[in-house]
Amino acid sequence: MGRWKPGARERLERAALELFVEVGFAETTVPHITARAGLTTRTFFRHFADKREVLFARDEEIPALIARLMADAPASFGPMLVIAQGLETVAATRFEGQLAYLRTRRGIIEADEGLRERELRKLSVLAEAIRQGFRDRGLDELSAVLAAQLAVTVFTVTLSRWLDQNGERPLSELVHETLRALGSITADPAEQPHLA
Amino acid sequence: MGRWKPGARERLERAALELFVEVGFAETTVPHITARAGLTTRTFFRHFADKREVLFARDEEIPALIARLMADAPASFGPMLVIAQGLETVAATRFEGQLAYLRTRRGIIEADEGLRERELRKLSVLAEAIRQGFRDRGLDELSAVLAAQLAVTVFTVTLSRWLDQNGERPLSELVHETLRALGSITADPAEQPHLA
DNA sequence: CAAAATGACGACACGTCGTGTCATGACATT
DNA sequence: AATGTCATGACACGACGTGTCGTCATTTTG
Repeated sequence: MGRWKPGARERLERAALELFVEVGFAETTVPHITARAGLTTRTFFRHFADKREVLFARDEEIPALIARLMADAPASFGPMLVIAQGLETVAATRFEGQLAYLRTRRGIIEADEGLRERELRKLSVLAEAIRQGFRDRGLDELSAVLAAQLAVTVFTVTLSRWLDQNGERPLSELVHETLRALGSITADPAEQPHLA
Repeated sequence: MGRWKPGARERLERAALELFVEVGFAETTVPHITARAGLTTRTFFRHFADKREVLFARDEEIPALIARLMADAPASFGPMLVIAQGLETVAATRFEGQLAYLRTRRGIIEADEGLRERELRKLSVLAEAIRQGFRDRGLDELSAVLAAQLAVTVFTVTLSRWLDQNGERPLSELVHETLRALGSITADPAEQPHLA
C-alpha cells in the first residue's frame, strides 16, 4: 500500500463535521480535526483554505451548474421564468434527499458569525454567476444584477422555509409560493400615492 | 490634562484608513496601526472587535435609523413605497457629501475577500432590521423577508451605480431607475408560457 | 476634603490561525 | 534504472485576538 492512507480530504471533512456537532465550530481547532483524521495541521490547509471552508467545499461547482442551466433555457423565457425553472432543477438534483445533512449544516452555520459571513460570500459568488448568465441572455447590466439578486433571494428564502418545515411540503410548491408573494409585493406601486 | 491624548478611537480609525490605502488591507497589521496612532495593540481591540470592523463602525446605527423611518411611514404605504421613500431619506442624510469617502472605502473592501464577507454580513443585519420593520407594519413573514431583501438589493445596486458614476446623477433619480427596472423584471410572468 | 469607585490605557502572556519552506517517499513516466 | 511529480510530514514564524493585571486620572460619594 501507499505511504499514506487514501481519502485524506474526506477524512478531514468527516472529522471536522463530527467535531463541529460535538463541541461546536468555534471550540473546534484545526489541530483537533487533524488529530482525529490522522494527519497534520499543515495538510488541513492544503485541502481547505480555512476552517470554515469545510462546510462549503461541496457547493464549489454550483455556479458552473447554474451557468449551464441558464444557457440551456429557451431564449423565449423571461427572467422570472428562468429563475423558477432553474431553481426547481437545482432543488431536485441537489437538495431533495439531503434534508438531514442540510439541517445539520444550517444549525452549525447559524450558530457562528464567521460562518454566516462565509455563507453570504458564497451566495454573492452565486449571484455573480447568475448575473453573467442573464447578461449572456441579453439583459442589460442593471436588469441582470437585479434579476440575479432576486434569484438568490428566492433561492435562500425557499430553501429556508423548506428546512423549517422539515421537508414536508415539496420544494416546487414552495418555490411558486415564494414567487407569488414576490409578485404581490412588487405589484405595489412605488410612486407617490395620488391621494396624498 | 489627562494621562493620554483624547480621541483614541478617532486616531485609530484615521491611521487604519490611511494604511489601508497606502499599503493595502491585508498588509496592514494592527501593531502598525497602533504605532501610527500612538497606542498599543490591546487598545485597538478595545475599540474595534477586529481589524475589519474599522471600516464598518460608522454604520452601526443605521439599522436603528431604518427602524424609526419605517415606523414613521404612513400606514397606507405599501412595501415598495416604503422602500423608495426610506431609501431616499437614508441617501440624503448619510450618502450625499460622502462621495469621496465612500469611493475610497469601496475600493478597499472590493480588494479583499474578508472585507467583502464582513460587508455582506452587515447588509444581512440591515435586512433583518427591515424585515422586522415590515412585520411591525403588518406584513406576513414571507412577504416581510422578501420585501426586506428587495430593499437591501435596491439599496446596494443604487449606491453602487451612484459611486460608479462619481455622483454625477442625483441619488433619487437612480433610486427610481432601479425600481423601474425591478418592476419590469417582476412583471414578467413566472408561470409556464401557454404557447409551450 | 478625602476615600472609593470608575474607566481608559499599558504591559505581558498565550493559544490559534494561516503560510512559507524544505525534506521525504510513493507512484508514474521514460 | 533514472527522473519527475505529488501528497504529506516537520518545523518555524508572524499575525490575530483574548485574558489578566497594574496604573493613573477622573468622577462619585460620604
